[in-house]
Amino acid sequence: MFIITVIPIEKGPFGESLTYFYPKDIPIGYIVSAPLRSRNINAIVVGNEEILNAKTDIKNADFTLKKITKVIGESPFSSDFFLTCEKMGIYTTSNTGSIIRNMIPVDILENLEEIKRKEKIISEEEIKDIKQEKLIFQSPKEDRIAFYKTLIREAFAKKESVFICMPTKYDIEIFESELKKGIEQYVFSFHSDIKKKKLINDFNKCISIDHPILIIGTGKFLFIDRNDIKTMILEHESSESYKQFIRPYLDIRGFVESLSFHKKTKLIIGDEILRPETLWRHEEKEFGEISSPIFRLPEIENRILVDMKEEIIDKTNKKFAVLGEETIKTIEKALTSQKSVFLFSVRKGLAPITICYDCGNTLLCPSCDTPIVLYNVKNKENKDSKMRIFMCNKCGKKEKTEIRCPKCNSWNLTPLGIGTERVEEEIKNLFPKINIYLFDKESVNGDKEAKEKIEKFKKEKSAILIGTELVFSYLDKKIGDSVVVSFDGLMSIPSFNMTQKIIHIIEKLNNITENNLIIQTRNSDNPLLKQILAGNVLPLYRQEIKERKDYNYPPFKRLIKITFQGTKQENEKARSFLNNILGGYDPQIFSAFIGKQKGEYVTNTIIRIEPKLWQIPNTKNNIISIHLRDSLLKLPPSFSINIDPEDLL
DNA sequence: TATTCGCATGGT
DNA sequence: CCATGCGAATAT
Repeated sequence: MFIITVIPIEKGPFGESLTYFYPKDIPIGYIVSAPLRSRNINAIVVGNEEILNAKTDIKNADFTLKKITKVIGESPFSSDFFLTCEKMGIYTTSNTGSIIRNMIPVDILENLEEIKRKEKIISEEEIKDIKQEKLIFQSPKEDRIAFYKTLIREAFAKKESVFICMPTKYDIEIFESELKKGIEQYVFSFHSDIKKKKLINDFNKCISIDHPILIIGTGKFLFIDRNDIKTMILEHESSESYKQFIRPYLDIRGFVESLSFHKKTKLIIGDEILRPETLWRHEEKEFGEISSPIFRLPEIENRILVDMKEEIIDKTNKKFAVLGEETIKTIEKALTSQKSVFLFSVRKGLAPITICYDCGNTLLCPSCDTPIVLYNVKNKENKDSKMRIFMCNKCGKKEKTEIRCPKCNSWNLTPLGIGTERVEEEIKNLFPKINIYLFDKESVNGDKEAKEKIEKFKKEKSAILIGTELVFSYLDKKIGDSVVVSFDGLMSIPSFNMTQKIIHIIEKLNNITENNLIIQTRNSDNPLLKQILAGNVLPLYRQEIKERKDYNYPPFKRLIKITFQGTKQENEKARSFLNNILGGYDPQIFSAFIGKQKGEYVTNTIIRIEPKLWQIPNTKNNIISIHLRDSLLKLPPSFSINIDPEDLL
């Protein structure tokens, strides 16, 4: 008789492990099916112990042991992967099982019988305690691709495989088409769009092929077990898609770093512009480099600053000019020479912010203190006419336009900052004959439609594209001119990541622009603008680092965000509870406001701790403050805990 | 009639 | 990003 300890790998509020019995031994790492409540769950064996006097021992146990229903087979992943999941479970204050579940696609987990296991390659090298090589690689995409090509060729020559981790399937498509030339049969790409049948097929092929291979995949495929992988590349490192936005708020980047440590592979972290925290770690000598990081924007003909303060404001209609004179002239020129123009706007809607003309107050959503956005929506009663309403981007609350300034009671409100629809209005007036493509979440429905729309736009000799950041995920072709309609709008992104976000937007615009990049602003004194015009983003990075240091943001402090949602009374209770449990960590209750549903309040709590006390599992004995972790684990599941949140709200 | 596909939706 | 669910399409 054997006592088998297992970790469930299905979702649900299970603890770390469960105990069962089985007449025979089951090796650690095996997947089994075991009864839990009224059904059977899959679980991974983490402990097995033979008991000689089975009957008495089981009788003496506090609970009755149930029998493992079925042994499914060997786990599809390596012990390195398991160890990484274990450590990431601790890091994210969740547990091993939910990380495993999170890091393996359901189509694999539900078809464990169908998928093959890698035969253990005999030459299992003795584990040397050499220092793992970690390198950053900040340079333009073309350079990175060229370097990776060489790297892959060299790896193949050494009979080694390479794994490139990507944030989205879009990134995979781009790199795959470039990297597979000449080695098609050894390149495997995996992402969520691959259908079950093909997925299982490809997986089995990729695991059994003897020749070294290149795997390009999203985080969900890091479990693939080939012990000839000696290089892992974390590409497009700055992508927000790496951070999961559901519990346990796992960051794939941290997982890759940890996994590459446990697998003892080389790690290359690549992007056009890396995250400030990563560049900082490089400065602190934690990372080496492929080549010294490039902070110069790609060469284009001109970068032009258009000072909108100089532009005429129609005082009678209380309208600000959307496009400056120079901007209009430049667009005209581009259109006559058969080029296309892209107008970039930060947010959807007519105007991202509305200010009071008398007291300068910015209108905020009464529920959640976010700037309210003016929209042009279809009138329900009369389908052809349109009406204007205010809507909050965060909580979706709608409001009539006939409101007064809550501070000074003035009617003198002016929409400021320009949304895509407002730009469209203006362009229609100025260039009535030209084809306009509106491209944001509101006007494009889904991936397919987005692709079609961009294809159509690309075929045009000369057209105008108006869009948000969404454009960057689809447009790969260079166009004539680009315009940042409102740089000030960019500056109002409410996040400690703001400067970084601006760097990325500017960098992406430079990448797709051939001739002129126009930046419109009402605040031309901003010193960062001069640097951007000169094509240098290093000062922006320096500024970002300085601000983060001054205001205690990462990488100088590690942030932990705790969110509670419920009724007003529950929130009050939650707050005192938090103070009780986490009082010693100086918790900052950041906001408490009405959420989407009526009567739903949210309490966000931020704690900042020394990064040394909560380390990414990238060393043998990484430190996680036991006291803090225990405190956090005392919080019931109604509190969600986000380690390294992207923002504070 | 069972299994797969395509799209919309939402995230214990 | 990925899972889930539902109606439609397709194979059996």
